[in-house]
Amino acid sequence: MPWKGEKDPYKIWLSEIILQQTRVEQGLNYYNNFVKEFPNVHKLAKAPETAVFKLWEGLGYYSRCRNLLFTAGYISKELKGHFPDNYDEIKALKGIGPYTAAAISSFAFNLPHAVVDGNVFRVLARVFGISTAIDSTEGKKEFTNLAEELLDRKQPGMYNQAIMDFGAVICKPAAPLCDTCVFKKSCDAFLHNQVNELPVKEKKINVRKRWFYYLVLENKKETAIRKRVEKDIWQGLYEFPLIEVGNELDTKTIIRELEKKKWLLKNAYELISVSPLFKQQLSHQLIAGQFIKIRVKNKPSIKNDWLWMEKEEMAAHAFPQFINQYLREKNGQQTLF
DNA sequence: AAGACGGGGGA
DNA sequence: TCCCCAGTCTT
Repeated sequence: MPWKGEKDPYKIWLSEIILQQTRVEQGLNYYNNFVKEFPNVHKLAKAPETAVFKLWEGLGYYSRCRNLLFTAGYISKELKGHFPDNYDEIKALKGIGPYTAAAISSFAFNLPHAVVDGNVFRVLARVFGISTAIDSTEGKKEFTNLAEELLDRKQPGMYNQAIMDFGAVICKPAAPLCDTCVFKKSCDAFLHNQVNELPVKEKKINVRKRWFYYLVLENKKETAIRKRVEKDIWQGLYEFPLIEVGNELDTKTIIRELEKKKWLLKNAYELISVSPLFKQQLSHQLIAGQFIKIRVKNKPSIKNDWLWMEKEEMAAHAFPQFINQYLREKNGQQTLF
């Protein structure tokens, strides 16, 4: 991995933000693209927000991108490009919690702070046979204390790297390699046949179902899009004008709704196509919806937050994967891009 | 303390 | 489907 042995705190920071709740294989390309485009914090701080989001597009958890931009500006301007070199100041940066602060502290500055990520929770829970829930306040405290105790204070960076690699490669969530594991004779979970029961999590997520009906409105060569600014999924990304409802509706009903909102004027539009039903499963939401493509001779006069632009400009904006599915699908048939 | 926040991959 | 991933922020 390109960030192994890296000493530049900027690049370490970048890699750690990208890897939050993200597999190495998924984040690797994004990291390389970011380093190429923004080799230092000043370049990142100066970049237009739209361009940075476009580079982040598809990676998920877009608040990471927002915070990345904010912190880049802070370091570039307030700190004159000098990355903080102690745990407390690093942890105070937006987007950096206990894990990332420990990672940067130990990797970049060789400071003795133990990382506690998903790998560490799993390794410690199994090796020490700890059944305290890892998503409880008590569990976080217990595992963090143990991790700090175990830390090799002479080479904290090496130690942190090692335990995370061990968790990712050997002590995997499913089908761990216990047969060849060096802890085979001492691992509490292995000795008590508890490997598949640990670690313990107590909270379960319930999935919300949402229906998104998108209006793909075309006027001459332009299409209307808007920025999602609401405190909701995909904040900061772009989308088509949206009607969200709590259950599945037919196209007629949706179009009636569009007319009621004055987004369409009766008898002054042409229905081009209705997409098949698209679905996207997120961790905590199931999004289903359709794209209704309509052409108008005149843009609606009703006041709204729409931006009209041609395909080329649209392509420079970041969209949710739910919408990209549709855009890509169209590519084969009607070439939207 | 509990929820919210993406998307992809593996079982 | 469900679970997990080099977690953090908000309520």
